[in-house]
Amino acid sequence: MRALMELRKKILSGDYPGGTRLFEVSLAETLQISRTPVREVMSRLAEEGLLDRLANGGFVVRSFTYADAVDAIELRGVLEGTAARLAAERGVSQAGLDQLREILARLEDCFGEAADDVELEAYSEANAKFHVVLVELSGSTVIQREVERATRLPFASPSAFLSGRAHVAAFRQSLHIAQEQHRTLVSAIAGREGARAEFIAREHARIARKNLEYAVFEDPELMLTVPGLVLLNS
Amino acid sequence: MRALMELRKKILSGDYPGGTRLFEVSLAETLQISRTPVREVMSRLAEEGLLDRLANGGFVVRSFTYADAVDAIELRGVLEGTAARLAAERGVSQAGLDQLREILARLEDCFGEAADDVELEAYSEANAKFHVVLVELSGSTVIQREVERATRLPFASPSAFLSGRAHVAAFRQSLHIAQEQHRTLVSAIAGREGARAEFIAREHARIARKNLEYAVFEDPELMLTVPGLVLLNS
DNA sequence: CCTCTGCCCGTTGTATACATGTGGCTTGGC
DNA sequence: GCCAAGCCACATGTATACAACGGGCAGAGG
Repeated sequence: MRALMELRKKILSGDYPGGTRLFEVSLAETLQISRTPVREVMSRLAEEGLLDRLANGGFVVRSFTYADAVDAIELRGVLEGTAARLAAERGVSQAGLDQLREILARLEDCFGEAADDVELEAYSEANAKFHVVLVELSGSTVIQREVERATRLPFASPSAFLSGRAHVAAFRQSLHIAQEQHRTLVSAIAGREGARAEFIAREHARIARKNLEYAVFEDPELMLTVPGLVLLNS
Repeated sequence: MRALMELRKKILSGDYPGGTRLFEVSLAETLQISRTPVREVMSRLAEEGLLDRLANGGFVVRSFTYADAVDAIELRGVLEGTAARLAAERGVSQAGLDQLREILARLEDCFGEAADDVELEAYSEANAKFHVVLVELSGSTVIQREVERATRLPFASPSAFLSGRAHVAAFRQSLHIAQEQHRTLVSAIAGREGARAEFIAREHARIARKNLEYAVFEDPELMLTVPGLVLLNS
Protein backbone atom coordinates (compact mmCIF):
# COMPACT_ATOMS: atom_id res chain seq x y z
CA MET A 1 0.00 0.00 0.00
CA ARG A 2 1.74 3.09 -1.27
CA ALA A 3 -0.19 5.60 0.84
CA LEU A 4 0.72 3.81 4.07
CA MET A 5 4.42 3.98 3.35
CA GLU A 6 4.13 7.55 2.17
CA LEU A 7 2.40 8.81 5.29
CA ARG A 8 4.68 6.82 7.55
CA LYS A 9 7.68 8.32 5.82
CA LYS A 10 6.29 11.82 6.16
CA ILE A 11 5.69 11.38 9.87
CA LEU A 12 9.11 9.82 10.45
CA SER A 13 10.81 12.59 8.54
CA GLY A 14 9.16 15.18 10.70
CA ASP A 15 6.70 16.64 8.18
CA TYR A 16 4.00 16.34 10.83
CA PRO A 17 5.45 17.13 14.26
CA GLY A 18 4.14 15.32 17.32
CA GLY A 19 0.73 16.56 18.36
CA THR A 20 -0.31 17.51 14.84
CA ARG A 21 -3.88 16.53 14.17
CA LEU A 22 -4.37 14.71 10.91
CA PHE A 23 -7.61 15.44 9.08
CA GLU A 24 -9.03 12.88 6.70
CA VAL A 25 -9.97 15.33 3.96
CA SER A 26 -6.72 17.26 3.81
CA LEU A 27 -4.69 14.03 3.96
CA ALA A 28 -6.86 12.59 1.23
CA GLU A 29 -5.95 15.35 -1.16
CA THR A 30 -2.31 15.34 -0.07
CA LEU A 31 -2.01 11.61 -0.72
CA GLN A 32 -4.27 11.75 -3.79
CA ILE A 33 -6.63 9.11 -2.51
CA SER A 34 -10.11 9.14 -1.06
CA ARG A 35 -11.02 9.27 2.60
CA THR A 36 -11.64 5.55 2.98
CA PRO A 37 -8.06 4.36 2.46
CA VAL A 38 -6.86 7.34 4.49
CA ARG A 39 -8.82 6.00 7.45
CA GLU A 40 -7.37 2.56 6.84
CA VAL A 41 -3.84 3.96 6.76
CA MET A 42 -4.30 6.00 9.93
CA SER A 43 -5.75 3.00 11.67
CA ARG A 44 -2.68 0.97 10.82
CA LEU A 45 -0.32 3.70 11.91
CA ALA A 46 -2.17 3.90 15.21
CA GLU A 47 -1.54 0.18 15.53
CA GLU A 48 2.14 0.84 14.89
CA GLY A 49 2.18 3.43 17.63
CA LEU A 50 2.89 6.42 15.41
CA LEU A 51 -0.57 7.93 15.80
CA ASP A 52 -2.91 8.32 18.75
CA ARG A 53 -6.67 8.03 18.48
CA LEU A 54 -8.59 10.99 19.86
CA ALA A 55 -11.53 10.32 22.15
CA ASN A 56 -14.17 11.71 19.81
CA GLY A 57 -12.66 10.40 16.61
CA GLY A 58 -9.69 11.55 14.62
CA PHE A 59 -5.97 11.04 14.97
CA VAL A 60 -2.95 13.03 16.14
CA VAL A 61 0.69 12.31 15.51
CA ARG A 62 2.00 10.71 18.69
CA SER A 63 4.48 12.90 20.44
CA PHE A 64 7.46 11.56 22.30
CA THR A 65 9.57 13.14 24.96
CA TYR A 66 13.16 12.18 25.61
CA ALA A 67 11.91 10.22 28.62
CA ASP A 68 9.51 8.30 26.38
CA ALA A 69 12.36 7.31 24.09
CA VAL A 70 14.38 6.14 27.09
CA ASP A 71 11.42 4.07 28.27
CA ALA A 72 10.79 2.63 24.82
CA ILE A 73 14.40 1.43 24.73
CA GLU A 74 14.06 0.09 28.27
CA LEU A 75 10.93 -1.74 27.16
CA ARG A 76 12.74 -3.32 24.26
CA GLY A 77 15.50 -4.42 26.61
CA VAL A 78 13.00 -5.95 29.00
CA LEU A 79 11.18 -7.81 26.22
CA GLU A 80 14.33 -9.03 24.48
CA GLY A 81 15.58 -10.01 27.92
CA THR A 82 12.47 -12.06 28.47
CA ALA A 83 12.89 -13.71 25.08
CA ALA A 84 16.51 -14.55 25.91
CA ARG A 85 15.55 -15.91 29.31
CA LEU A 86 12.80 -18.10 27.87
CA ALA A 87 15.18 -19.39 25.22
CA ALA A 88 17.67 -20.31 27.94
CA GLU A 89 15.15 -21.76 30.39
CA ARG A 90 13.13 -23.73 27.90
CA GLY A 91 16.10 -24.72 25.81
CA VAL A 92 16.72 -24.29 22.12
CA SER A 93 17.35 -26.81 19.38
CA GLN A 94 20.85 -27.46 18.10
CA ALA A 95 19.79 -26.04 14.75
CA GLY A 96 18.61 -22.84 16.39
CA LEU A 97 21.82 -22.45 18.33
CA ASP A 98 23.85 -23.09 15.18
CA GLN A 99 21.90 -20.42 13.37
CA LEU A 100 22.63 -17.88 16.10
CA ARG A 101 26.31 -18.83 16.12
CA GLU A 102 26.52 -18.47 12.39
CA ILE A 103 25.22 -14.90 12.65
CA LEU A 104 27.63 -14.30 15.50
CA ALA A 105 30.48 -15.35 13.18
CA ARG A 106 29.23 -13.02 10.49
CA LEU A 107 29.24 -10.19 12.99
CA GLU A 108 32.77 -11.16 14.01
CA ASP A 109 33.89 -10.89 10.42
CA CYS A 110 32.83 -7.26 10.32
CA PHE A 111 35.69 -6.24 12.60
CA GLY A 112 39.08 -5.40 11.15
CA GLU A 113 42.55 -5.06 12.64
CA ALA A 114 42.21 -1.54 14.04
CA ALA A 115 39.86 -0.96 16.94
CA ASP A 116 37.72 1.42 14.92
CA ASP A 117 37.74 -0.63 11.74
CA VAL A 118 34.20 -1.96 11.29
CA GLU A 119 32.15 -2.69 8.22
CA LEU A 120 29.06 -0.89 9.36
CA GLU A 121 26.57 -1.90 6.67
CA ALA A 122 27.31 -5.60 7.01
CA TYR A 123 27.35 -5.30 10.80
CA SER A 124 24.02 -3.53 10.83
CA GLU A 125 22.38 -6.18 8.71
CA ALA A 126 23.76 -9.10 10.69
CA ASN A 127 22.92 -7.35 13.95
CA ALA A 128 19.29 -6.96 12.94
CA LYS A 129 19.19 -10.62 11.99
CA PHE A 130 20.77 -11.61 15.31
CA HIS A 131 18.06 -9.85 17.26
CA VAL A 132 15.31 -11.39 15.15
CA VAL A 133 16.66 -14.92 15.55
CA LEU A 134 17.27 -14.43 19.26
CA VAL A 135 13.62 -13.58 19.77
CA GLU A 136 12.50 -16.49 17.60
CA LEU A 137 14.49 -18.82 19.81
CA SER A 138 12.28 -17.89 22.74
CA GLY A 139 9.77 -20.21 21.09
CA SER A 140 6.97 -17.87 22.10
CA THR A 141 4.88 -16.22 19.42
CA VAL A 142 3.30 -14.02 22.08
CA ILE A 143 6.65 -12.59 23.14
CA GLN A 144 7.86 -12.40 19.56
CA ARG A 145 4.82 -10.39 18.60
CA GLU A 146 5.36 -7.87 21.38
CA VAL A 147 9.07 -7.49 20.70
CA GLU A 148 8.31 -6.78 17.08
CA ARG A 149 5.76 -4.25 18.20
CA ALA A 150 8.15 -2.51 20.58
CA THR A 151 10.78 -2.48 17.86
CA ARG A 152 8.50 -0.76 15.40
CA LEU A 153 9.19 2.60 16.99
CA PRO A 154 12.27 3.41 14.95
CA PHE A 155 14.32 4.93 17.74
CA ALA A 156 13.75 1.84 19.87
CA SER A 157 14.94 -0.59 17.20
CA PRO A 158 18.20 -2.47 17.73
CA SER A 159 19.51 -0.95 14.53
CA ALA A 160 18.44 2.60 15.28
CA PHE A 161 21.83 4.09 15.95
CA LEU A 162 23.82 2.03 13.51
CA SER A 163 23.38 4.54 10.72
CA GLY A 164 24.65 8.06 10.45
CA ARG A 165 27.31 7.74 13.07
CA ALA A 166 30.04 6.08 11.05
CA HIS A 167 32.25 9.13 11.40
CA VAL A 168 32.47 8.85 15.20
CA ALA A 169 35.46 6.61 15.96
CA ALA A 170 34.43 6.17 19.59
CA PHE A 171 31.11 4.83 18.39
CA ARG A 172 32.71 2.26 16.08
CA GLN A 173 34.89 1.12 18.95
CA SER A 174 31.86 0.73 21.19
CA LEU A 175 30.63 -1.99 18.86
CA HIS A 176 33.27 -4.29 20.34
CA ILE A 177 31.36 -4.10 23.61
CA ALA A 178 28.11 -4.87 21.86
CA GLN A 179 29.68 -7.85 20.13
CA GLU A 180 31.02 -9.19 23.41
CA GLN A 181 27.46 -9.01 24.70
CA HIS A 182 26.26 -10.93 21.65
CA ARG A 183 28.83 -13.65 22.38
CA THR A 184 27.93 -13.82 26.04
CA LEU A 185 24.24 -13.94 25.24
CA VAL A 186 24.72 -16.98 23.05
CA SER A 187 26.83 -18.61 25.75
CA ALA A 188 24.15 -17.98 28.37
CA ILE A 189 21.42 -19.44 26.20
CA ALA A 190 23.52 -22.47 25.32
CA GLY A 191 24.23 -22.98 29.03
CA ARG A 192 20.56 -22.64 30.00
CA GLU A 193 21.44 -19.66 32.20
CA GLY A 194 18.15 -17.76 32.12
CA ALA A 195 18.88 -14.92 34.51
CA ARG A 196 22.25 -14.25 32.88
CA ALA A 197 20.74 -14.19 29.42
CA GLU A 198 17.98 -11.85 30.53
CA PHE A 199 20.23 -9.27 32.10
CA ILE A 200 22.80 -9.30 29.33
CA ALA A 201 20.02 -8.57 26.85
CA ARG A 202 18.81 -5.71 29.03
CA GLU A 203 22.28 -4.29 29.35
CA HIS A 204 22.71 -4.68 25.62
CA ALA A 205 19.74 -2.40 25.05
CA ARG A 206 21.36 0.16 27.32
CA ILE A 207 23.88 0.83 24.57
CA ALA A 208 21.05 2.31 22.57
CA ARG A 209 20.09 4.46 25.54
CA LYS A 210 23.62 5.72 25.81
CA ASN A 211 23.67 6.53 22.11
CA LEU A 212 20.35 8.32 22.45
CA GLU A 213 21.76 10.37 25.29
CA TYR A 214 24.77 11.26 23.19
CA ALA A 215 22.66 12.28 20.21
CA VAL A 216 20.31 14.43 22.26
CA PHE A 217 22.78 16.15 24.56
CA GLU A 218 26.13 16.04 22.80
CA ASP A 219 25.53 16.07 19.09
CA PRO A 220 21.99 17.25 18.22
CA GLU A 221 22.79 17.19 14.51
CA LEU A 222 22.63 13.42 14.78
CA MET A 223 18.95 13.71 15.59
CA LEU A 224 18.32 14.48 11.96
CA THR A 225 20.14 11.41 10.65
CA VAL A 226 19.11 8.76 13.18
CA PRO A 227 15.74 7.44 12.06
CA GLY A 228 12.82 8.58 14.16
CA LEU A 229 14.65 10.99 16.41
CA VAL A 230 12.85 13.92 14.85
CA LEU A 231 9.78 12.58 16.62
CA LEU A 232 11.21 13.74 19.93
CA ASN A 233 9.72 16.99 21.11
CA SER A 234 10.65 18.24 24.54
CA MET B 1 -19.69 1.89 19.18
CA ARG B 2 -22.28 -0.84 19.61
CA ALA B 3 -20.98 -3.08 16.84
CA LEU B 4 -17.49 -3.15 18.33
CA MET B 5 -18.76 -4.37 21.68
CA GLU B 6 -21.09 -6.82 20.04
CA LEU B 7 -18.43 -8.46 17.90
CA ARG B 8 -15.94 -8.50 20.77
CA LYS B 9 -18.50 -10.17 22.96
CA LYS B 10 -19.26 -12.75 20.31
CA ILE B 11 -15.61 -13.60 19.90
CA LEU B 12 -14.99 -13.74 23.65
CA SER B 13 -17.99 -15.97 24.16
CA GLY B 14 -16.71 -18.40 21.58
CA ASP B 15 -19.23 -17.77 18.80
CA TYR B 16 -16.30 -17.58 16.39
CA PRO B 17 -13.62 -20.11 17.38
CA GLY B 18 -9.96 -19.28 16.84
CA GLY B 19 -8.98 -19.52 13.19
CA THR B 20 -12.43 -18.57 11.90
CA ARG B 21 -12.18 -16.19 9.02
CA LEU B 22 -14.46 -13.18 9.31
CA PHE B 23 -15.92 -11.91 6.04
CA GLU B 24 -16.99 -8.33 5.75
CA VAL B 25 -20.25 -8.98 3.96
CA SER B 26 -21.56 -11.72 6.20
CA LEU B 27 -20.55 -9.81 9.33
CA ALA B 28 -22.21 -6.72 7.94
CA GLU B 29 -25.56 -8.46 7.73
CA THR B 30 -25.08 -10.19 11.06
CA LEU B 31 -24.38 -6.89 12.81
CA GLN B 32 -26.92 -5.01 10.72
CA ILE B 33 -24.45 -2.40 9.56
CA SER B 34 -22.61 -1.75 6.32
CA ARG B 35 -19.15 -2.95 5.40
CA THR B 36 -17.38 0.29 6.27
CA PRO B 37 -17.95 0.20 10.05
CA VAL B 38 -17.31 -3.56 9.95
CA ARG B 39 -13.83 -2.86 8.64
CA GLU B 40 -13.34 -0.25 11.34
CA VAL B 41 -14.44 -2.68 14.04
CA MET B 42 -12.20 -5.47 12.77
CA SER B 43 -9.28 -3.09 12.59
CA ARG B 44 -9.75 -2.15 16.22
CA LEU B 45 -10.10 -5.75 17.31
CA ALA B 46 -6.87 -6.53 15.49
CA GLU B 47 -5.30 -3.73 17.52
CA GLU B 48 -6.66 -5.36 20.67
CA GLY B 49 -5.09 -8.64 19.65
CA LEU B 50 -8.32 -10.56 19.17
CA LEU B 51 -8.01 -10.72 15.39
CA ASP B 52 -5.11 -11.36 13.05
CA ARG B 53 -4.73 -9.66 9.70
CA LEU B 54 -4.27 -11.99 6.75
CA ALA B 55 -1.50 -11.26 4.26
CA ASN B 56 -3.81 -10.58 1.33
CA GLY B 57 -6.48 -8.74 3.28
CA GLY B 58 -9.14 -10.03 5.60
CA PHE B 59 -9.13 -11.09 9.24
CA VAL B 60 -9.23 -14.31 11.21
CA VAL B 61 -10.05 -14.80 14.86
CA ARG B 62 -6.73 -15.15 16.63
CA SER B 63 -6.27 -18.58 18.06
CA PHE B 64 -4.49 -19.26 21.31
CA THR B 65 -2.92 -22.40 22.59
CA TYR B 66 -2.49 -23.15 26.28
CA ALA B 67 1.17 -22.20 25.86
CA ASP B 68 0.15 -18.83 24.42
CA ALA B 69 -2.01 -18.12 27.46
CA VAL B 70 0.89 -19.04 29.75
CA ASP B 71 3.16 -16.68 27.81
CA ALA B 72 0.59 -13.89 27.84
CA ILE B 73 0.45 -14.14 31.62
CA GLU B 74 4.23 -14.26 31.78
CA LEU B 75 4.32 -11.15 29.61
CA ARG B 76 1.96 -9.35 31.93
CA GLY B 77 4.14 -10.31 34.88
CA VAL B 78 7.25 -9.05 33.14
CA LEU B 79 5.62 -5.73 32.23
CA GLU B 80 4.04 -5.17 35.63
CA GLY B 81 7.39 -6.13 37.12
CA THR B 82 9.07 -3.47 35.04
CA ALA B 83 6.50 -0.92 36.12
CA ALA B 84 7.05 -1.84 39.76
CA ARG B 85 10.82 -1.66 39.36
CA LEU B 86 10.68 1.74 37.71
CA ALA B 87 8.35 3.01 40.43
CA ALA B 88 10.83 1.82 43.04
CA GLU B 89 13.97 3.00 41.26
CA ARG B 90 12.69 6.37 40.20
CA GLY B 91 10.72 6.96 43.35
CA VAL B 92 7.06 7.79 43.79
CA SER B 93 5.37 10.77 45.41
CA GLN B 94 3.96 10.54 48.92
CA ALA B 95 0.50 11.02 47.43
CA GLY B 96 1.03 8.11 45.06
CA LEU B 97 2.22 5.86 47.86
CA ASP B 98 -0.73 6.88 50.00
CA GLN B 99 -3.11 6.03 47.19
CA LEU B 100 -1.61 2.57 46.84
CA ARG B 101 -1.75 2.02 50.61
CA GLU B 102 -5.37 3.08 50.72
CA ILE B 103 -6.23 0.44 48.14
CA LEU B 104 -4.15 -2.06 50.08
CA ALA B 105 -6.30 -1.31 53.14
CA ARG B 106 -9.46 -1.77 51.13
CA LEU B 107 -8.18 -5.15 49.99
CA GLU B 108 -7.37 -6.01 53.60
CA ASP B 109 -10.95 -5.25 54.59
CA CYS B 110 -12.20 -7.90 52.20
CA PHE B 111 -10.88 -10.69 54.40
CA GLY B 112 -13.00 -12.01 57.23
CA GLU B 113 -12.21 -14.17 60.26
CA ALA B 114 -12.18 -17.56 58.58
CA ALA B 115 -9.38 -18.36 56.15
CA ASP B 116 -11.80 -18.82 53.29
CA ASP B 117 -13.99 -15.83 54.14
CA VAL B 118 -13.42 -13.27 51.40
CA GLU B 119 -15.71 -10.69 49.83
CA LEU B 120 -14.89 -11.54 46.27
CA GLU B 121 -16.65 -8.74 44.39
CA ALA B 122 -15.09 -6.02 46.53
CA TYR B 123 -11.72 -7.75 46.37
CA SER B 124 -11.88 -8.05 42.61
CA GLU B 125 -12.65 -4.38 42.17
CA ALA B 126 -9.93 -3.18 44.55
CA ASN B 127 -7.46 -5.63 43.04
CA ALA B 128 -8.04 -4.24 39.56
CA LYS B 129 -7.55 -0.73 40.89
CA PHE B 130 -4.36 -1.77 42.69
CA HIS B 131 -2.83 -3.02 39.48
CA VAL B 132 -3.83 0.09 37.59
CA VAL B 133 -2.36 2.44 40.19
CA LEU B 134 0.78 0.37 40.50
CA VAL B 135 1.45 0.77 36.81
CA GLU B 136 0.66 4.48 36.93
CA LEU B 137 3.26 4.88 39.64
CA SER B 138 5.93 3.75 37.21
CA GLY B 139 5.63 7.27 35.82
CA SER B 140 6.09 5.91 32.32
CA THR B 141 3.31 6.33 29.80
CA VAL B 142 5.17 4.00 27.44
CA ILE B 143 5.15 1.16 29.96
CA GLN B 144 1.62 1.93 31.05
CA ARG B 145 0.44 1.71 27.49
CA GLU B 146 2.00 -1.70 26.98
CA VAL B 147 0.70 -3.11 30.25
CA GLU B 148 -2.79 -2.02 29.32
CA ARG B 149 -2.30 -3.68 25.97
CA ALA B 150 -1.06 -6.94 27.45
CA THR B 151 -3.95 -6.86 29.90
CA ARG B 152 -6.52 -6.52 27.17
CA LEU B 153 -6.39 -10.24 26.48
CA PRO B 154 -8.99 -11.26 29.02
CA PHE B 155 -7.24 -14.37 30.29
CA ALA B 156 -4.07 -12.36 30.94
CA SER B 157 -5.83 -9.71 33.00
CA PRO B 158 -5.09 -9.51 36.74
CA SER B 159 -8.79 -10.04 37.41
CA ALA B 160 -9.22 -12.94 35.02
CA PHE B 161 -9.62 -15.70 37.56
CA LEU B 162 -11.41 -13.73 40.24
CA SER B 163 -14.82 -14.61 38.89
CA GLY B 164 -16.51 -17.93 38.68
CA ARG B 165 -14.38 -19.67 41.26
CA ALA B 166 -16.02 -18.46 44.43
CA HIS B 167 -17.08 -21.99 45.27
CA VAL B 168 -13.55 -23.30 45.55
CA ALA B 169 -12.44 -22.77 49.14
CA ALA B 170 -8.80 -23.44 48.33
CA PHE B 171 -8.98 -20.64 45.80
CA ARG B 172 -10.37 -18.15 48.30
CA GLN B 173 -7.61 -19.07 50.71
CA SER B 174 -4.98 -18.52 48.04
CA LEU B 175 -5.97 -14.87 47.99
CA HIS B 176 -4.13 -14.45 51.28
CA ILE B 177 -0.94 -15.20 49.42
CA ALA B 178 -1.81 -12.68 46.75
CA GLN B 179 -2.56 -10.07 49.38
CA GLU B 180 0.78 -10.69 51.09
CA GLN B 181 2.41 -10.06 47.72
CA HIS B 182 0.48 -6.82 47.40
CA ARG B 183 1.77 -5.72 50.81
CA THR B 184 5.33 -6.68 50.00
CA LEU B 185 5.15 -4.93 46.66
CA VAL B 186 4.17 -1.67 48.32
CA SER B 187 6.96 -2.12 50.84
CA ALA B 188 9.51 -2.69 48.09
CA ILE B 189 8.40 0.39 46.18
CA ALA B 190 8.41 2.53 49.31
CA GLY B 191 11.91 1.27 50.11
CA ARG B 192 13.19 1.93 46.59
CA GLU B 193 14.02 -1.76 46.20
CA GLY B 194 13.70 -2.14 42.43
CA ALA B 195 14.78 -5.74 41.97
CA ARG B 196 12.58 -6.89 44.84
CA ALA B 197 9.57 -5.06 43.48
CA GLU B 198 10.12 -6.47 40.01
CA PHE B 199 10.31 -10.07 41.07
CA ILE B 200 7.43 -9.90 43.48
CA ALA B 201 5.28 -8.56 40.67
CA ARG B 202 6.39 -11.38 38.42
CA GLU B 203 5.70 -13.97 41.06
CA HIS B 204 2.34 -12.35 41.64
CA ALA B 205 1.39 -12.98 38.04
CA ARG B 206 2.34 -16.61 38.49
CA ILE B 207 -0.78 -17.03 40.60
CA ALA B 208 -2.79 -16.48 37.45
CA ARG B 209 -0.70 -19.09 35.69
CA LYS B 210 -1.40 -21.56 38.45
CA ASN B 211 -5.10 -20.82 38.23
CA LEU B 212 -4.97 -21.27 34.47
CA GLU B 213 -3.29 -24.61 34.91
CA TYR B 214 -5.97 -25.66 37.37
CA ALA B 215 -8.78 -24.59 35.08
CA VAL B 216 -7.35 -26.36 32.06
CA PHE B 217 -6.21 -29.60 33.62
CA GLU B 218 -8.25 -30.04 36.79
CA ASP B 219 -11.60 -28.39 36.27
CA PRO B 220 -12.33 -27.80 32.56
CA GLU B 221 -15.85 -26.58 33.37
CA LEU B 222 -14.20 -23.42 34.67
CA MET B 223 -13.05 -22.64 31.15
CA LEU B 224 -16.58 -21.66 30.32
CA THR B 225 -16.92 -19.21 33.21
CA VAL B 226 -13.49 -17.59 33.27
CA PRO B 227 -13.57 -14.79 30.69
CA GLY B 228 -11.63 -15.51 27.53
CA LEU B 229 -10.71 -19.09 28.25
CA VAL B 230 -12.96 -20.30 25.47
CA LEU B 231 -10.40 -18.75 23.14
CA LEU B 232 -7.98 -21.54 23.94
CA ASN B 233 -7.89 -24.22 21.30
CA SER B 234 -5.32 -26.93 21.64
C1' DC C 1 -3.50 -38.49 -17.46
C1' DC C 2 -1.34 -34.54 -16.10
C1' DT C 3 -0.55 -29.80 -16.58
C1' DC C 4 -1.17 -25.26 -17.88
C1' DT C 5 -4.02 -21.54 -18.95
C1' DG C 6 -7.93 -18.72 -18.81
C1' DC C 7 -12.30 -17.50 -16.96
C1' DC C 8 -15.44 -16.74 -13.22
C1' DC C 9 -16.92 -15.81 -8.71
C1' DG C 10 -16.13 -14.22 -4.26
C1' DT C 11 -13.69 -10.99 -1.42
C1' DT C 12 -11.43 -6.94 -0.27
C1' DG C 13 -9.94 -2.10 -1.92
C1' DT C 14 -11.53 2.51 -3.27
C1' DA C 15 -14.47 6.41 -4.27
C1' DT C 16 -18.18 9.19 -3.12
C1' DA C 17 -22.59 10.82 -1.38
C1' DC C 18 -25.13 11.39 2.61
C1' DA C 19 -25.87 11.30 7.82
C1' DT C 20 -24.58 12.61 12.21
C1' DG C 21 -22.36 14.75 15.88
C1' DT C 22 -19.59 18.16 18.17
C1' DG C 23 -17.31 22.44 19.14
C1' DG C 24 -17.12 27.23 18.54
C1' DC C 25 -19.15 31.53 17.75
C1' DT C 26 -22.69 34.73 17.89
C1' DT C 27 -26.65 36.73 19.62
C1' DG C 28 -30.11 37.66 22.87
C1' DG C 29 -31.68 38.01 27.43
C1' DC C 30 -30.99 38.67 32.19
C1' DG D 1 -21.20 42.71 30.89
C1' DC D 2 -21.68 37.97 31.33
C1' DC D 3 -23.83 33.71 30.67
C1' DA D 4 -26.50 30.60 28.18
C1' DA D 5 -28.61 28.73 24.24
C1' DG D 6 -28.96 27.82 19.53
C1' DC D 7 -27.09 27.63 15.08
C1' DC D 8 -23.56 26.88 11.72
C1' DA D 9 -19.59 24.86 9.89
C1' DC D 10 -16.40 21.31 9.78
C1' DA D 11 -15.14 16.96 11.09
C1' DT D 12 -15.91 12.04 11.37
C1' DG D 13 -19.39 8.00 10.87
C1' DT D 14 -22.08 5.24 7.56
C1' DA D 15 -23.92 3.36 3.31
C1' DT D 16 -23.31 1.84 -1.19
C1' DA D 17 -21.69 1.36 -5.89
C1' DC D 18 -17.92 0.17 -8.57
C1' DA D 19 -12.96 -1.51 -9.27
C1' DA D 20 -9.39 -4.62 -8.81
C1' DC D 21 -7.37 -8.70 -7.29
C1' DG D 22 -6.82 -13.58 -6.34
C1' DG D 23 -7.91 -18.36 -5.94
C1' DG D 24 -10.15 -22.25 -7.60
C1' DC D 25 -12.15 -24.92 -11.13
C1' DA D 26 -12.74 -26.50 -15.63
C1' DG D 27 -11.44 -27.30 -20.19
C1' DA D 28 -8.18 -28.11 -23.64
C1' DG D 29 -3.75 -29.45 -25.29
C1' DG D 30 0.44 -31.97 -24.80
